[in-house]
Amino acid sequence: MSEPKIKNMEEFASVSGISRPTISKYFNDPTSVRATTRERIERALDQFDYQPNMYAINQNRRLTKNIGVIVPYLADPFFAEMARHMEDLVIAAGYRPVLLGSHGDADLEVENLNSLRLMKPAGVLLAPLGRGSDPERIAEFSQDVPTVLFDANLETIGEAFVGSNNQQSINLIVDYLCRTGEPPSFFEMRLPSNPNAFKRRQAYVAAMEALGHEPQLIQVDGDGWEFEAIGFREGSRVLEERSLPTDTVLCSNDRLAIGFLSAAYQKGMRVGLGDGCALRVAGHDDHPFSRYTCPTLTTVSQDYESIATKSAESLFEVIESGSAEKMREETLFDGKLVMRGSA
Amino acid sequence: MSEPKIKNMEEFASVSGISRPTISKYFNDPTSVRATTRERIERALDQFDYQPNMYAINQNRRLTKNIGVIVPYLADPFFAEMARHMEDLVIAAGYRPVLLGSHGDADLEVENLNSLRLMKPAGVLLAPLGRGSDPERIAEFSQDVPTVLFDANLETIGEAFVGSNNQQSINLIVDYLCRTGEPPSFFEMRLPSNPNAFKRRQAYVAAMEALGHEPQLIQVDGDGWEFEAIGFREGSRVLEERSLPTDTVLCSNDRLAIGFLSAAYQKGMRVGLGDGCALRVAGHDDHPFSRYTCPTLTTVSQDYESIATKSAESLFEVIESGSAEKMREETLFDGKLVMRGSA
DNA sequence: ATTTTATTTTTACGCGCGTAAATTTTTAAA
DNA sequence: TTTAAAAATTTACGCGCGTAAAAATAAAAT
Repeated sequence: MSEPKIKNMEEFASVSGISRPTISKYFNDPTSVRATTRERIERALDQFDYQPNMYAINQNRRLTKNIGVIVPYLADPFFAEMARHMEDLVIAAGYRPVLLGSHGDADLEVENLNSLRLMKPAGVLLAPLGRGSDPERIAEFSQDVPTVLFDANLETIGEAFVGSNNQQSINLIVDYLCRTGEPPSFFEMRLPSNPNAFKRRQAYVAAMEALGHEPQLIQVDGDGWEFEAIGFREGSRVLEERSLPTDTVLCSNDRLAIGFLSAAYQKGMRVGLGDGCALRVAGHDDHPFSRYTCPTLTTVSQDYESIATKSAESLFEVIESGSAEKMREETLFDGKLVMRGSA
Repeated sequence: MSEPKIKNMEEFASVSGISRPTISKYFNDPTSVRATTRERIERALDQFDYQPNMYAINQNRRLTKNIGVIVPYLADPFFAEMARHMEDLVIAAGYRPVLLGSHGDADLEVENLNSLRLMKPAGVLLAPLGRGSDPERIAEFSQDVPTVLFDANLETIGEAFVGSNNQQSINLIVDYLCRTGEPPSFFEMRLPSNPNAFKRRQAYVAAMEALGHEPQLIQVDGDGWEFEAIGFREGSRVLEERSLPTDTVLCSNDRLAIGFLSAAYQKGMRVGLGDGCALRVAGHDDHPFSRYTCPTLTTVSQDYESIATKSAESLFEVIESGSAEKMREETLFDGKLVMRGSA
């Protein structure tokens, strides 16, 4: 790491005493050269620090070692954590992650796809916005670039989808809530941006009916990705109106629940499952903040580690098998009940 | 956007009836060609969709139009929001943002810098980890690449620093707390990762002394970036031990306060400034979640919009003026008192 | 030691674009 | 219209690397 600056592979070849094509081979796959030459190269490498020009490398490649990771909303810690996980996996597999957030904006989502395309990525891990996403553009993109969807499914798009088994997880928590108190009503946005919300609604209705209860949907207005604000505002409203059909509320996701809990607190309502509690509130996702709400939030965890791992592995498979493959695979991971203080 | 695929600039030149060098000029600066030719090019452009190969473009450039945005911890919504803002500004200025998170890891921070260097970025907006950062590597990097630091200052490194005026903001909230009740003690980590924390501690001590009160530091153990967890754990501990010197606690940042509030809630302590409240808790930053805590968190806002804007503009200036410039500039923005329920 | 096989070297070309210099064309000014 | 200035075209080279083909060398097998 000293000496004169090496400016290109030619120069590094001469100072290391190895021919340029061999050096080139080495950088594309260190194991593809004889062990003794590999050592010589590596010895030269920490004597002269040289790194190939990434632009020159990629100019003539049909695809690069880049893998795009696109999430709908980076300011949501759930997606931030997911992205973090995926980045690690991508690096471990020898690729370079390129992180992009869509900020809840469909146009930006498409732009992200476009700017990724210019990078000739080996593949993309995409969590689409859901409703609002432009399915045609995404489908188009996924035909050129190996794409694995996660979190939000867009039917038929991409090589695979990995997400949560909303059916199972909602069933789990509805069952739990019914066993331990009044059957829950379901608090959600009327037009959720996320397709999981639809699945959860259906699952809720089915679960309630299976248990012989009447489903009670509380569908509130609200747009965008500021779920806490919506949960707070609309939670405040329904609590003021005393229009809740039961004392138990299952929120479609934790961020709504966080807002709802805040509203309940401000209304002076004691939330929880003990005596003297007026309300039970549950969520879904096991959001990083859900263990610090007041009371702590009972919820169902999404197995985001498994989702991240499976997504990444699916993508690597597709990439390494040369993309033309079998059927589109959908993998759903079960959630786990997280019993905390709120229900 | 139809017809045959154009594969390079040569081909696009011929189908558009313009010479390749002119096309090249156009892409580097559309205003640098005559209006009539610009129109012809643009007409061809939406007839034949062609986008120059970014690798070929950048191969021979000493620097690209890329601007790195590095934050210490993307799963912290504060940094996520900041990054989002900066991305917008970077795009608006005609550059391409490259977002990198260091996940609280100094090695990763250095790696991020290294991988950025390969991209030959025009500049970097860097929020360093703080303590734990490798100042030498960062200094080295900042000598090659125009770098503006934000949030956390590393003295003498980079072309500029933009952050919060902790002196002013802490003064503000200490003053407020003293006016409305008992003087606060200061709850913080013994070895905070963030240099702002040191500034805030000093500012707290100075403010208290100026008001004739004795500063009371509550320095707790804890490492890493899981501030809520630390605030909760150590908050629970001090509340159990009843070792709080006053009924008012100023936390070094909102994330600690969020954990602390959660601890207080679980201990059954009523937090707030009304009668019947056993405790007042305040934070610092106006973290996105602070308006949904129970009670809502009284805090001082960081002017993150101004910080983002000023950081970006400083960087653009340095870049466009050819980097060799005047003195290193430090800009601090004042915070605003955000009076909510907790104090 | 000889043959076979696996690597490396030599040589050479191409990728897509930036860009410089000389020339021609277009536009604006006189 | 003529002249001067601005812009576009033609021509040509270089960037740093991938990579193919043929020749040379080294390692492994006989």
